[in-house]
Amino acid sequence: MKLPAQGKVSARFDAECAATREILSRVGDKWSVLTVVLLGLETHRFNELKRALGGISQRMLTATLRGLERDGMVKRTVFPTNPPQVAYSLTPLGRSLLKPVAVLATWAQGHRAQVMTSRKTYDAR
Amino acid sequence: MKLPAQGKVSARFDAECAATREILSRVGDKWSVLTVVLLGLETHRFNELKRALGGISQRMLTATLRGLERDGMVKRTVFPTNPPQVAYSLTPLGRSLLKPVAVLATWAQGHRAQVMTSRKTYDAR
DNA sequence: CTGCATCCGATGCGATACTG
DNA sequence: CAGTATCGCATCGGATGCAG
Repeated sequence: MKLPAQGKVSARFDAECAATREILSRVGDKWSVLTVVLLGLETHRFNELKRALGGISQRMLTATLRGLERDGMVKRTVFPTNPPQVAYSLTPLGRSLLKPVAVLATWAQGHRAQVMTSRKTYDAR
Repeated sequence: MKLPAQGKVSARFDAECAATREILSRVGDKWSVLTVVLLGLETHRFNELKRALGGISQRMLTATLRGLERDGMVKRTVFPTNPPQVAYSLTPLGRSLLKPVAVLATWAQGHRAQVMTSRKTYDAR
């Protein structure tokens, strides 16, 4: 493929990249994917997630869930009991993300060692 | 699935997540994936990439390429000509990442509209 | 229990200027 | 051409304290 001498590759290519990059940054943050995977296993309440995620702060769990809810990946259900209960579950959209993520996860686990070795080699100079 | 009352889900699960999260943050930054895709099409020189990426700063292109090189995804070849020429290409490891990324890209393009709609709805309150 | 508000350090990223 | 150095702003993300 020959790249144009000036400017971006193409408007079409750019549009695809914009979409992809948007998803990647949603999914590339520290907790979103892990949260989605946990909710893919089962519906969970706020503090259940907090414990399961092992190390997330309340602040970030709230932010992560809000972000996923905003993007239509997660459904938030409030039970007006006392004390209040809130259940988080995946929407169909959220569930549909599970497979692409699994593909990447498989790649990650299969090539983790190779990446680590490469880093060690690179850093040893 | 029943989560343990305390602590993380399991050591096994955690290890998988660590690997996956590592890849996701490598791939979740603003330019890495786009760079890999471009290099997947063809070997490129520094300023070729800069133009093709349309908007990246020198600083970030350097950092991105260094990061990918460190992880063994990209190979950097210097030709000691005058002026100097540097060619960047994908390693086999880098090429192997192309497919998982394509899966995610396909998902992104297929669900972009749905995510946008959800955001609009969510924000309208 | 489920949050929100605040503070603060660490990091991401662009702009600009300079170098072999 | 292919970088490096420095700046400054924005965002990420943890810690802590307060509230319905």
